[in-house]
Amino acid sequence: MINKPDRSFFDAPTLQVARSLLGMKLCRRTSEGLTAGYIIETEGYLGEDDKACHSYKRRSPDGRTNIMYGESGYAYVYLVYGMYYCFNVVTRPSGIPEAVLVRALFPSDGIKLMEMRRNTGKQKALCSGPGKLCKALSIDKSCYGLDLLDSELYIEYGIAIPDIAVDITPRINIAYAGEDADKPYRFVIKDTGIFL
DNA sequence: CGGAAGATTTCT
DNA sequence: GAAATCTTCCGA
Repeated sequence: MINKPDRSFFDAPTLQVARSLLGMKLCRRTSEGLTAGYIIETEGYLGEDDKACHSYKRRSPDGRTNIMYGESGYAYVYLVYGMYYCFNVVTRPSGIPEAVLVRALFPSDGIKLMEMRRNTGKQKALCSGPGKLCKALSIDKSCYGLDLLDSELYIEYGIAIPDIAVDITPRINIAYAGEDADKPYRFVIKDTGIFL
């Protein structure tokens, strides 16, 4: 509890939150047990002016993006390509539809459970993608709108990541977004063996 | 109301 | 390199 960030942490500018999330722990508790991992890759999605963002130029805050228009610190989960879920953290105060996509984790807790859900024994492959980590942590549509400050899906402080260990690059698989596809909104921890 | 496209993964 | 697979969104 004490080691969880409060809502003001998520109210901050989206790219700042994306950077800060690196090294923090994403935790998921279910009847099967606890699964968690350190966040090693994130991407920022900057609302109505970002062509890659689901809330780009959307007039009415209806449908799946609804949660992004509300308070920060909530989970935005959606189905992509008809078969995989993606997990996002809503940022900024009410009225600003921005979010951070969590793209990869370094597994830390409940690894056995993750292996069963993912049907693989290779730790490196357990959470190395948006769809993979959702399956490993049992995140699906029922997690849409959960409060990350008060639910079975939450974020707590992990380890500090120095700037020298962070790479900033354009986002992945959003070529359709025109010039916004080149914006450096992706943050990833370099593979320096920091977790080994 | 129909069609198209998608913040991916996995296998060949 | 291509298929799998279905919700959401936009145009008509």
